[in-house]
Amino acid sequence: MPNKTPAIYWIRQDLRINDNAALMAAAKGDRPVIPLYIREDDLAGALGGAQAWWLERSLARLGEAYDELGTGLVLKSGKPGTIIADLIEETGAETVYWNRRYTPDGMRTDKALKQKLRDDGIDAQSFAGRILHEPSKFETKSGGPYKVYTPFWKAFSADPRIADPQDAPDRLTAPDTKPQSERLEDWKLYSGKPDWAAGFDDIWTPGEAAANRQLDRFIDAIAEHYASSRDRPDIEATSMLSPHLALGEISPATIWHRVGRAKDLSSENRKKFLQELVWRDFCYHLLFHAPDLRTENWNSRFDGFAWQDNDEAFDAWTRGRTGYPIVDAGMRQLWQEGTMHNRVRMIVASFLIKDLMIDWRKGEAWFRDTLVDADPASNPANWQWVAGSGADASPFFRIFNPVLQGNKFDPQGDYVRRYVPELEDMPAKHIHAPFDAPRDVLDAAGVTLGKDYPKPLVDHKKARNRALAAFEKIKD
DNA sequence: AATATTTTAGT
DNA sequence: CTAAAATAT
Repeated sequence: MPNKTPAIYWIRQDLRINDNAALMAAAKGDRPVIPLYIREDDLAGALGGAQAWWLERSLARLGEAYDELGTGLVLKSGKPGTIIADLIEETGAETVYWNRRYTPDGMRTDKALKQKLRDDGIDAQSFAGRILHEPSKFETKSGGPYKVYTPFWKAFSADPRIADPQDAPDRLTAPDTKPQSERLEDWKLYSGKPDWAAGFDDIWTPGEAAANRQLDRFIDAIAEHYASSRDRPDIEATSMLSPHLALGEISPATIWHRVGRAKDLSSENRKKFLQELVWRDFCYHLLFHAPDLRTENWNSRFDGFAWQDNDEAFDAWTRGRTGYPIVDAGMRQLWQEGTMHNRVRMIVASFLIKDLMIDWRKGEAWFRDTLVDADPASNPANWQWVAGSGADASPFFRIFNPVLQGNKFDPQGDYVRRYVPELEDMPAKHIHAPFDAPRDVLDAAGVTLGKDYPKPLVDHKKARNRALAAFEKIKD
């Protein structure tokens, strides 16, 4: 029997073997497969620093997985069109498959490439799997995209058929001659200084195996308290799956089904978590219908908002030196660990946007660069949500009070103490507002404001009134 | 996915 | 008088 021509499986943000439609289609009938990852020139800058750290490690794990499956992984740098055309020439491949992505740049690249390959007689196909349902699937009765989450969830739940995850292949057939691969070590994806990301290793293990272990851990020990504890940054109460999802180390369908069928999980906890998972789909739905979501206000009323340029304040925010402990703890967690608890993300975002009146785009860019789970849909959609310019947004006048939020969600101050060690000895009663603590309490804790820990950058009450006044000017 | 302030109810 | 509820932002 003559050897079949190989299929190229182009890997993007789907760094997994399991539940991978493009890979399975490529390998069908023992066809030889060339798993190809391209470091794309055109998308330079799209990858943040923290995610580059993750990608470097995840690609190493993926390379091992493909070695075990028998094909290895081919790494190339450049334009996808050129790389793939060269590879077709070199290997005689007649098939190129990939899993879809939904960023405007990515979709443009993929659409043009698919057309060109098909014109050349190549079987080029794309597959679903990054999100639960295609972003174009849902529309309101009046024919447009959903603008509010609850109706989106209802439409989503009305037809909850999500295909069961496909198992990983046991083995793959390698092409007769393996194409040359660049060396991952030579890419030096993570170029941060030695001090940054040192703490990432303490809490993160990139790769598909770790993603699945984390899902097990969530289902076994965390999910049963999800609804009541998910807002508590001082407790291990969230799934921590977002960076794995961001690079596709686990599919949302896998999470959907494993949580959906988990034993001994109350319907409240199950539903609450699955709703959060579907928020991710909602963000992709929004991005699909508003491709400029990252740069333009979803609600154009905000185009006239009087954002303040204040580099000094922005710098203090990024470094966790605002003088508001819950804000500073969050920003320092972000820097040290490449993540931040969801509740605290809302608090720090509210502080930047409303207390400092700095444009949400600056915050979005900072998160994109420092979060290991930075996602092209969720990140801008949620920043706009906090700003009030986004879909189903928090009204602008919903201004978080960082002291009340701290007292409510970090009642013992443990979260603050973990990331703001200079407040280690502050009692819970005063840890979220050291600027209001009696002198003797500060002395006993060894804290001199303005020396050991910053004085507040702004007075929250005044800042709140200033933001409300600015909002009045763009109202109607 | 909020908070500050005012109003009303409860003792 | 305090606490809960309603209301404005």
